[in-house]
Amino acid sequence: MSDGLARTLFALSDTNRLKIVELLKRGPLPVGEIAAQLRLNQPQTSKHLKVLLEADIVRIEPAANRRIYHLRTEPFQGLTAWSQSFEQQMVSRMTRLEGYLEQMQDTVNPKE
Amino acid sequence: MSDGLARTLFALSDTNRLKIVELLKRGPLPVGEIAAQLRLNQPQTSKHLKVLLEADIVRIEPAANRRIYHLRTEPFQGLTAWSQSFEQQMVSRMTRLEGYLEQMQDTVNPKE
DNA sequence: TTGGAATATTCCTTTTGGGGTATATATAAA
DNA sequence: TTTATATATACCCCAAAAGGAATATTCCAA
Repeated sequence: MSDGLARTLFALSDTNRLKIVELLKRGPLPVGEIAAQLRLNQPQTSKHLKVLLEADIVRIEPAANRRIYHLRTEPFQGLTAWSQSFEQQMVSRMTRLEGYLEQMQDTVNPKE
Repeated sequence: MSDGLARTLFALSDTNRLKIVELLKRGPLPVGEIAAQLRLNQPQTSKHLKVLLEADIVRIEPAANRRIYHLRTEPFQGLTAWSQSFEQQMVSRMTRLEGYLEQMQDTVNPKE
Protein backbone atom coordinates (compact mmCIF):
# COMPACT_ATOMS: atom_id res chain seq x y z
CA MET A 1 0.00 0.00 0.00
CA SER A 2 3.11 2.17 0.03
CA ASP A 3 2.38 5.48 -1.63
CA GLY A 4 5.18 4.99 -4.11
CA LEU A 5 2.90 2.84 -6.16
CA ALA A 6 0.26 5.55 -6.44
CA ARG A 7 2.97 7.93 -7.57
CA THR A 8 4.16 5.50 -10.21
CA LEU A 9 0.63 4.94 -11.45
CA PHE A 10 -0.09 8.64 -11.52
CA ALA A 11 3.04 9.39 -13.50
CA LEU A 12 1.97 6.82 -16.06
CA SER A 13 -1.68 7.87 -16.18
CA ASP A 14 -1.25 10.80 -18.54
CA THR A 15 -1.44 10.05 -22.25
CA ASN A 16 1.55 12.16 -23.18
CA ARG A 17 3.69 10.65 -20.48
CA LEU A 18 2.54 7.23 -21.54
CA LYS A 19 3.67 8.03 -25.07
CA ILE A 20 7.02 9.20 -23.77
CA VAL A 21 7.48 5.96 -21.89
CA GLU A 22 6.49 3.89 -24.90
CA LEU A 23 8.98 5.83 -26.94
CA LEU A 24 11.80 5.38 -24.45
CA LYS A 25 11.08 1.68 -24.45
CA ARG A 26 12.84 1.57 -27.80
CA GLY A 27 15.89 3.26 -26.37
CA PRO A 28 17.20 6.31 -24.51
CA LEU A 29 16.65 9.72 -26.08
CA PRO A 30 17.44 13.39 -25.40
CA VAL A 31 14.63 15.82 -24.69
CA GLY A 32 14.65 17.37 -28.14
CA GLU A 33 14.17 14.02 -29.84
CA ILE A 34 11.26 13.12 -27.59
CA ALA A 35 9.60 16.45 -28.23
CA ALA A 36 10.10 16.17 -31.97
CA GLN A 37 8.85 12.62 -32.31
CA LEU A 38 5.77 13.22 -30.20
CA ARG A 39 5.14 16.71 -31.57
CA LEU A 40 5.13 18.25 -28.14
CA ASN A 41 6.81 21.52 -27.46
CA GLN A 42 9.95 21.44 -25.47
CA PRO A 43 8.83 22.96 -22.15
CA GLN A 44 5.96 20.51 -21.71
CA THR A 45 8.23 17.66 -22.61
CA SER A 46 10.63 18.74 -19.89
CA LYS A 47 7.77 19.07 -17.44
CA HIS A 48 6.43 15.62 -18.18
CA LEU A 49 9.91 14.21 -17.91
CA LYS A 50 10.24 15.82 -14.52
CA VAL A 51 7.15 14.01 -13.31
CA LEU A 52 8.52 10.74 -14.63
CA LEU A 53 11.87 11.50 -13.02
CA GLU A 54 10.36 12.18 -9.60
CA ALA A 55 8.45 8.94 -9.87
CA ASP A 56 11.76 7.17 -10.56
CA ILE A 57 10.51 5.95 -13.88
CA VAL A 58 13.35 7.53 -15.81
CA ARG A 59 16.90 8.57 -15.09
CA ILE A 60 19.12 11.16 -16.73
CA GLU A 61 22.48 10.63 -18.29
CA PRO A 62 24.09 13.96 -19.16
CA ALA A 63 25.99 14.09 -22.43
CA ALA A 64 27.51 17.42 -23.40
CA ASN A 65 24.73 19.95 -23.24
CA ARG A 66 22.10 17.30 -23.71
CA ARG A 67 20.34 15.13 -21.20
CA ILE A 68 19.60 11.61 -22.27
CA TYR A 69 16.57 10.08 -20.61
CA HIS A 70 16.58 6.36 -19.88
CA LEU A 71 13.80 4.16 -18.59
CA ARG A 72 14.41 2.47 -15.28
CA THR A 73 13.43 -1.15 -14.89
CA GLU A 74 12.50 -1.20 -11.21
CA PRO A 75 9.10 0.49 -11.37
CA PHE A 76 7.97 -1.93 -14.04
CA GLN A 77 9.11 -4.87 -12.00
CA GLY A 78 7.21 -3.48 -9.05
CA LEU A 79 4.14 -2.88 -11.14
CA THR A 80 4.26 -6.40 -12.53
CA ALA A 81 4.60 -7.90 -9.08
CA TRP A 82 1.71 -5.86 -7.73
CA SER A 83 -0.55 -6.60 -10.62
CA GLN A 84 0.26 -10.29 -10.55
CA SER A 85 -0.57 -10.50 -6.88
CA PHE A 86 -4.11 -9.53 -7.82
CA GLU A 87 -4.46 -12.18 -10.45
CA GLN A 88 -3.22 -14.81 -8.04
CA GLN A 89 -5.36 -13.67 -5.17
CA MET A 90 -8.46 -13.51 -7.28
CA VAL A 91 -7.94 -16.87 -8.89
CA SER A 92 -7.36 -18.53 -5.54
CA ARG A 93 -10.47 -16.94 -4.11
CA MET A 94 -12.41 -18.30 -7.04
CA THR A 95 -10.95 -21.73 -6.54
CA ARG A 96 -11.98 -21.74 -2.91
CA LEU A 97 -15.45 -20.63 -3.92
CA GLU A 98 -15.74 -23.45 -6.40
CA GLY A 99 -14.71 -25.91 -3.73
CA TYR A 100 -17.32 -24.50 -1.43
CA LEU A 101 -20.03 -24.80 -4.06
CA GLU A 102 -19.07 -28.40 -4.76
CA GLN A 103 -19.35 -29.17 -1.10
CA MET A 104 -22.78 -27.53 -1.00
CA GLN A 105 -23.94 -29.67 -3.87
CA ASP A 106 -22.63 -32.81 -2.28
CA THR A 107 -24.62 -31.95 0.81
CA VAL A 108 -27.82 -31.38 -1.10
CA ASN A 109 -27.29 -34.24 -3.50
CA PRO A 110 -24.88 -36.70 -1.86
CA LYS A 111 -22.91 -39.28 -3.81
CA GLU A 112 -23.57 -42.78 -2.58
CA MET B 1 -8.21 10.40 -22.02
CA SER B 2 -9.70 7.82 -24.36
CA ASP B 3 -6.72 5.53 -24.07
CA GLY B 4 -7.80 2.43 -22.20
CA LEU B 5 -4.51 1.83 -20.49
CA ALA B 6 -4.16 5.42 -19.39
CA ARG B 7 -7.66 5.24 -18.01
CA THR B 8 -6.82 2.13 -16.05
CA LEU B 9 -3.67 3.70 -14.68
CA PHE B 10 -5.46 6.90 -13.79
CA ALA B 11 -8.20 5.06 -11.95
CA LEU B 12 -5.57 3.33 -9.86
CA SER B 13 -3.44 6.41 -9.26
CA ASP B 14 -5.45 7.83 -6.37
CA THR B 15 -4.61 6.60 -2.87
CA ASN B 16 -8.20 6.12 -1.83
CA ARG B 17 -9.07 4.20 -4.94
CA LEU B 18 -5.95 2.14 -4.46
CA LYS B 19 -7.15 1.31 -0.96
CA ILE B 20 -10.55 0.33 -2.30
CA VAL B 21 -8.94 -2.00 -4.80
CA GLU B 22 -6.72 -3.53 -2.16
CA LEU B 23 -9.79 -4.07 -0.02
CA LEU B 24 -11.80 -5.67 -2.78
CA LYS B 25 -8.89 -7.97 -3.44
CA ARG B 26 -10.00 -9.86 -0.34
CA GLY B 27 -13.51 -10.23 -1.68
CA PRO B 28 -16.57 -8.39 -3.03
CA LEU B 29 -18.22 -5.79 -0.81
CA PRO B 30 -21.17 -3.40 -0.85
CA VAL B 31 -20.57 0.34 -0.83
CA GLY B 32 -21.38 0.80 2.82
CA GLU B 33 -18.81 -1.76 3.91
CA ILE B 34 -16.12 -0.18 1.81
CA ALA B 35 -16.90 3.24 3.21
CA ALA B 36 -16.91 1.94 6.77
CA GLN B 37 -13.69 -0.01 6.53
CA LEU B 38 -11.78 2.79 4.87
CA ARG B 39 -13.43 5.54 6.92
CA LEU B 40 -14.58 7.40 3.85
CA ASN B 41 -17.97 8.91 3.66
CA GLN B 42 -20.45 7.31 1.39
CA PRO B 43 -20.70 9.84 -1.44
CA GLN B 44 -16.96 9.89 -2.05
CA THR B 45 -16.88 6.15 -1.94
CA SER B 46 -19.55 6.03 -4.62
CA LYS B 47 -17.67 8.56 -6.69
CA HIS B 48 -14.42 6.64 -6.49
CA LEU B 49 -16.25 3.47 -7.35
CA LYS B 50 -17.70 5.16 -10.37
CA VAL B 51 -14.23 5.98 -11.61
CA LEU B 52 -13.17 2.40 -11.07
CA LEU B 53 -16.33 1.20 -12.80
CA GLU B 54 -15.77 3.35 -15.87
CA ALA B 55 -12.24 2.05 -16.06
CA ASP B 56 -13.66 -1.49 -16.01
CA ILE B 57 -11.74 -2.30 -12.89
CA VAL B 58 -14.83 -3.28 -10.95
CA ARG B 59 -18.27 -4.58 -11.79
CA ILE B 60 -21.54 -4.33 -9.89
CA GLU B 61 -23.72 -7.15 -8.78
CA PRO B 62 -27.03 -5.83 -7.44
CA ALA B 63 -28.43 -7.62 -4.42
CA ALA B 64 -31.65 -6.30 -2.95
CA ASN B 65 -31.06 -2.62 -2.36
CA ARG B 66 -27.33 -3.07 -2.20
CA ARG B 67 -24.75 -3.04 -4.90
CA ILE B 68 -21.91 -5.44 -4.45
CA TYR B 69 -18.67 -4.36 -6.08
CA HIS B 70 -16.38 -7.01 -7.48
CA LEU B 71 -12.91 -6.66 -8.90
CA ARG B 72 -12.48 -7.64 -12.52
CA THR B 73 -9.46 -9.68 -13.48
CA GLU B 74 -8.93 -8.39 -17.03
CA PRO B 75 -7.38 -5.01 -16.25
CA PHE B 76 -4.81 -6.64 -14.01
CA GLN B 77 -3.95 -9.16 -16.66
CA GLY B 78 -3.57 -6.33 -19.12
CA LEU B 79 -1.46 -4.34 -16.73
CA THR B 80 0.78 -7.29 -16.04
CA ALA B 81 1.25 -7.96 -19.74
CA TRP B 82 2.04 -4.33 -20.47
CA SER B 83 4.45 -3.99 -17.61
CA GLN B 84 6.20 -7.23 -18.45
CA SER B 85 6.67 -6.16 -22.02
CA PHE B 86 8.82 -3.34 -20.70
CA GLU B 87 11.02 -5.58 -18.64
CA GLN B 88 11.56 -7.89 -21.58
CA GLN B 89 12.20 -5.14 -24.06
CA MET B 90 14.65 -3.39 -21.80
CA VAL B 91 16.57 -6.51 -20.94
CA SER B 92 16.89 -7.51 -24.56
CA ARG B 93 18.09 -4.04 -25.50
CA MET B 94 20.70 -4.30 -22.82
CA THR B 95 21.79 -7.68 -24.08
CA ARG B 96 22.22 -6.34 -27.59
CA LEU B 97 24.22 -3.44 -26.20
CA GLU B 98 26.54 -5.78 -24.38
CA GLY B 99 27.09 -7.72 -27.56
CA TYR B 100 27.91 -4.54 -29.36
CA LEU B 101 30.41 -3.49 -26.73
CA GLU B 102 32.11 -6.86 -26.90
CA GLN B 103 32.45 -6.50 -30.62
CA MET B 104 33.95 -3.04 -30.20
CA GLN B 105 36.52 -4.40 -27.79
CA ASP B 106 37.41 -7.20 -30.14
CA THR B 107 37.99 -4.65 -32.85
CA VAL B 108 40.26 -2.52 -30.70
CA ASN B 109 42.00 -5.44 -29.05
CA PRO B 110 41.58 -8.49 -31.33
CA LYS B 111 42.02 -12.04 -30.09
CA GLU B 112 44.37 -14.24 -32.10
C1' DT C 1 34.73 36.16 -23.52
C1' DT C 2 30.79 35.95 -26.54
C1' DG C 3 27.38 33.26 -29.06
C1' DG C 4 24.52 29.43 -29.83
C1' DA C 5 22.19 25.14 -28.83
C1' DA C 6 19.77 22.19 -25.54
C1' DT C 7 17.12 22.05 -21.58
C1' DA C 8 14.89 23.73 -17.30
C1' DT C 9 12.03 26.93 -14.97
C1' DT C 10 8.72 30.63 -14.20
C1' DC C 11 4.36 32.86 -14.79
C1' DC C 12 -0.20 32.77 -16.35
C1' DT C 13 -4.61 30.76 -17.55
C1' DT C 14 -7.91 27.10 -17.96
C1' DT C 15 -9.36 22.69 -16.77
C1' DT C 16 -9.86 18.83 -13.87
C1' DG C 17 -10.09 16.25 -9.62
C1' DG C 18 -11.34 15.42 -4.91
C1' DG C 19 -13.77 16.51 -0.56
C1' DG C 20 -18.11 18.14 1.81
C1' DT C 21 -23.08 18.59 2.27
C1' DA C 22 -27.51 18.12 0.72
C1' DT C 23 -30.70 15.81 -2.10
C1' DA C 24 -32.50 12.38 -5.39
C1' DT C 25 -33.33 7.54 -6.54
C1' DA C 26 -34.19 2.75 -5.80
C1' DT C 27 -35.41 -1.17 -3.30
C1' DA C 28 -37.41 -3.62 0.54
C1' DA C 29 -40.42 -3.96 4.40
C1' DA C 30 -44.48 -2.62 7.06
C1' DT D 1 -49.60 3.40 0.16
C1' DT D 2 -45.65 5.02 3.80
C1' DT D 3 -41.18 4.36 5.83
C1' DA D 4 -36.47 2.99 6.17
C1' DT D 5 -32.12 1.79 4.22
C1' DA D 6 -28.59 1.79 0.72
C1' DT D 7 -26.63 4.13 -2.92
C1' DA D 8 -26.09 7.65 -6.54
C1' DT D 9 -26.02 12.34 -8.00
C1' DA D 10 -25.82 17.51 -7.89
C1' DC D 11 -23.74 21.55 -6.37
C1' DC D 12 -20.05 24.17 -4.40
C1' DC D 13 -15.35 25.09 -3.13
C1' DC D 14 -10.50 24.51 -3.26
C1' DA D 15 -6.20 22.54 -4.74
C1' DA D 16 -3.69 20.59 -8.24
C1' DA D 17 -2.53 19.68 -13.03
C1' DA D 18 -1.70 20.69 -17.86
C1' DG D 19 -0.83 23.76 -21.73
C1' DG D 20 1.37 28.12 -23.75
C1' DA D 21 4.81 31.71 -23.94
C1' DA D 22 8.67 33.87 -22.22
C1' DT D 23 12.89 33.62 -19.70
C1' DA D 24 16.71 31.50 -17.20
C1' DT D 25 20.35 28.13 -17.05
C1' DT D 26 23.88 25.07 -18.62
C1' DC D 27 27.24 23.55 -21.58
C1' DC D 28 30.06 23.66 -25.67
C1' DA D 29 32.60 26.04 -29.28
C1' DA D 30 34.83 29.79 -31.54
